[in-house]
Amino acid sequence: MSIVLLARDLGLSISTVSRALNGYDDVAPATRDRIFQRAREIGYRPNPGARRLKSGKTSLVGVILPSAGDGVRFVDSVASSLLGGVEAELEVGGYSLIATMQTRNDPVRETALYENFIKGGWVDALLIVRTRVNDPRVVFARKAHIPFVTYGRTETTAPYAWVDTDNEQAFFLATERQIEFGHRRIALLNGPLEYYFARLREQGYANALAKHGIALDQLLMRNGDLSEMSGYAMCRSLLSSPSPPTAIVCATDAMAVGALAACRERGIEVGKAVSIVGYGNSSASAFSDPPLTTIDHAVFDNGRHIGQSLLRLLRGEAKPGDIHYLEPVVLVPRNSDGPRIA
Amino acid sequence: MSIVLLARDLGLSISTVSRALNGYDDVAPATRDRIFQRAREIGYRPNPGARRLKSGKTSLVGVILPSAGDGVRFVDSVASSLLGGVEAELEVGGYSLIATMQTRNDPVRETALYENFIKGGWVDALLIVRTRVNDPRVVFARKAHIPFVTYGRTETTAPYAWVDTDNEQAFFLATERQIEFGHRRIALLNGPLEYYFARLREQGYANALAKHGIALDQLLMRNGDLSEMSGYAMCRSLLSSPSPPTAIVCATDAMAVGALAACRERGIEVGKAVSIVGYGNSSASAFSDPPLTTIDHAVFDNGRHIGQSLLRLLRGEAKPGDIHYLEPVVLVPRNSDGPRIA
DNA sequence: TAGGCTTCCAAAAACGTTTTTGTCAACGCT
DNA sequence: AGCGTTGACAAAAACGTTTTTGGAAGCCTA
Repeated sequence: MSIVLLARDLGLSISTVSRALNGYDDVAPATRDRIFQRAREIGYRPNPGARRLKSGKTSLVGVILPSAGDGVRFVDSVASSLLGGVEAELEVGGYSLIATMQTRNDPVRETALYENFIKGGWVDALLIVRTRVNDPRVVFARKAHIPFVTYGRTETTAPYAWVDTDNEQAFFLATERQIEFGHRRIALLNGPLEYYFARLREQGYANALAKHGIALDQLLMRNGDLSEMSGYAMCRSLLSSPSPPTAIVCATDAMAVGALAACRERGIEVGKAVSIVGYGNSSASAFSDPPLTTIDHAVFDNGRHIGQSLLRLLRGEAKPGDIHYLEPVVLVPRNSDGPRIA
Repeated sequence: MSIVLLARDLGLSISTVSRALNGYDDVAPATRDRIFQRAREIGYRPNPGARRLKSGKTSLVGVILPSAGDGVRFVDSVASSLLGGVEAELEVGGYSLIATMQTRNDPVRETALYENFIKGGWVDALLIVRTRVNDPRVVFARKAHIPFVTYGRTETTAPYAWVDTDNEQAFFLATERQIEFGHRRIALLNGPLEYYFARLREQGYANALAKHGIALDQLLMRNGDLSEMSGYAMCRSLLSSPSPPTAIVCATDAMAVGALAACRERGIEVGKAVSIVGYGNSSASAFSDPPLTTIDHAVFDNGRHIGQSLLRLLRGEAKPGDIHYLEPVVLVPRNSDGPRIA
């Protein structure tokens, strides 16, 4: 009833008001201004349901957060900054970001959730986070012909839009640094290989070793969830193995903090007897004992790139295959790693 | 076009199909089943826009996450579990939780955001988190006559639905424990007093001191954001004051971790020379050096209570004034605190 | 001055539901 | 036998937009 009230109030037709409000140019500047002013005064805001019903557009981009119940949390770690960045960019394009949670980590429920989200017409575009090596969500989104961008890559030959941080480079850097410190037995505390980022990190790690002629040792490569507890447990196991590593690169700062605790428990001096590096440059990493050498990646910036990409896709300014952005990383040296003691 | 297709396919009228699907009882069980079955086969799902336009209901509960850009993060700390709990309950009631981010911490933009969310008809109910002592959002939501529940309380005489953890009790416990350890100069590293939880924590702290006849010392009560850095800085300042505290209770585990770092820097042995307790029982708290004595509060459970309350409100089963839930807390003792050394 | 272009605005038809109001038969009751 | 009730379904009117179609002035050119 609202736009008709406004139109009546102005002595104009509904269509004129609508077209003015939607920025069409076939309405005289004078009346356009008059309409805008009155709309503001009267507090008119278009009914989203009606607009959506008619136009099929929601002005919403959606993200489904894989969160509670999943050992590998997403929300806790990077979501805040990432989504902040996305939202900041989307906002200028007139879109909003809405998130919903995925309570269970059950594949069939996941598919149902995405199907509902997409087919139900809740959103105009999608952000897919925490991509897996084989990710049913991206094949689904592609099939549904809904614009989407992923945060993280996936294994497919089909074109799709992604932005990612350079996980491979990150772990190449971290590992090579250990090698240059003289370490040869370098362990990798990684996330589940089901996630593509874990693959890439393993790749970077392997590349550094290969470059320096060090053989890969499967016993030094462990996978767990990304938590402190996991880092603690794996480090503990590593330390009590027949030939323990002298250096450890970790998939998250949280794991590294766990590893620190394990070393402490064993009375091993981190930064001397064993060299540890984390990933993420979390706020906690600067305050651990010793402060963590880690990898900084610009999450907020990643979010902004995602937002921009989404906008370009939505406006048809780019094709999915054109959008690839790899964010560089930088190693921040602190005190948890150091030269190998002979 | 979809329900008409379905109706045509079944040789029934649109209204019958609609009523069957919506669970009205004026359709024969046999045809009802037939309709449901065919709907499933055909993959019919009601257009949310149309449904919403007609009925005015969205089946959505909204929450606006105060996140990036704000020094006092919310998403990072508790959101994951809390929202998970909310979502889990809401789901059984046929509602979904959608979240949107508040990018800037600007009061006027905040009001605009909430106004849009509510007046725009995006959601049927609201969850308001991180309540402030004087919170414009709850007065706004009340005025708009939209069902809502807050996580955390606020200062008002008007009835409203809230669930909260017992912040006051938590800090009473933590503080009294220090007193029983023989400490007299106990510092409080608190959050901004603008937030109600900070007030309550201060209250609990003060109550414990009062109970044991210890005078409040304003110099021992500091406020900062909830980060490690903040805890570090405040602890540092405290330690170099003329008469430093022998115990410190912190508003978050992150702050406590920062405080730990400050003590380490000074060569002060935590758990002996100075007694520190955190709050939140974060996953990191068990792996710090020393492991943190902290307060555990059941965030997921809080979320469930919120979800249930929302549902009751939405169904008209309860009035806002009837819904109050205070979650008890429990102190988890570890090694960062201990008896005062003489 | 007639014809054709613009410029500005209006009428009206959707979009896919929900809901109100009926209709029509069958049934039970007095 | 007549009458109200009930049970199962249908017709049609909204809900508030957007968009297509079109029309009336006003202006320019030949």
